Amino acid sequence: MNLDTAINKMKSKGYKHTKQRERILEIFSRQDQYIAAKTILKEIQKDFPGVSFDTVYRNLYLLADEEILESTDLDGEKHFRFHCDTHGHHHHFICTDCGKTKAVEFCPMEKIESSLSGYAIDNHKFEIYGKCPQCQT
Amino acid sequence: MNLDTAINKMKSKGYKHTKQRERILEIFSRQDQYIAAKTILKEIQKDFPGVSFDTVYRNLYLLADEEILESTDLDGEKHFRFHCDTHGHHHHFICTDCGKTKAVEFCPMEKIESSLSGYAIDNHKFEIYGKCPQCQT
DNA sequence: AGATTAATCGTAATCATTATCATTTAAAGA
DNA sequence: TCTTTAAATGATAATGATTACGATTAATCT
Repeated sequence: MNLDTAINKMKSKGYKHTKQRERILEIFSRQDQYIAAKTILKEIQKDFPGVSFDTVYRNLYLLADEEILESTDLDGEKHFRFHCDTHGHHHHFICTDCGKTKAVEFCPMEKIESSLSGYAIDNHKFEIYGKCPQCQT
Repeated sequence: MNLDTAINKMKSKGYKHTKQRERILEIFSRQDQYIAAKTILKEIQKDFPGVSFDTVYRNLYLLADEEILESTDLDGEKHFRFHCDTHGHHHHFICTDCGKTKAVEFCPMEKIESSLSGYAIDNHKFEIYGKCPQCQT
């Protein structure tokens, strides 16, 4: 997923193209990491001083619904990142210092499904936390 | 882990035995599920109408630090459950209807460590969400 | 350009959580 | 048992993230 793809996807879905929304997407397109909603808000405010909380949060959730972003809870705050669809289903290592992520291709679900017969599995979360090579002392 | 074990552990650590703290532990000892902090607060208030938020939250975090409870973020809220130490390291299926959990013995970490050489892994989260047999229509 | 409708703004409200500090109480020793 | 003392609690306020909403603006269509 890149910026143009994301913009086109929104357009094809009938959403309007706004400066604020483009700026949000632009921020994510430059970063391979999860970013807190409030961080995005602060960033957008540099370009659009009067931007509303509502605009930012509404867009983040909309973009996540449209699978342009993906989200996770970190430290009780919603974080978002560009959806990576270049490879298949995967998980992430997340650096607790800089926030950068590394894709982990292995998914444990197939290993455990047999132990959950009778349970209806809707989704799952597998994340690894630590320090990336650059953030180790 | 059971109620008496938990109480003794707190005592041996030098913490005082209070009615409020015992009540918190008692609630958890009856439930094999994650419970939201605010749910605990409401429950405690039935017995101790004037109980402070602080008391509840402080105790939950203290008990989690002492590994008497374990915690996770669900829907942006902290949830806690009795720490299960009858078996080794494991993960949980969590029913999104009733909140009950089922232990999943498989841990994916050993499968992926080789793909994260150079990364310092601190911890990880693996949770499966869905409906338990009792909560399916 | 005008109409339509989504999107935004401005602001307030909500909700969970954290902080502060005076007071109370449990537990250890005299 | 009485005293001490440090931990724990209560009452309340503050914070921080998120959500809500009516009025206004702006993007797209004809």
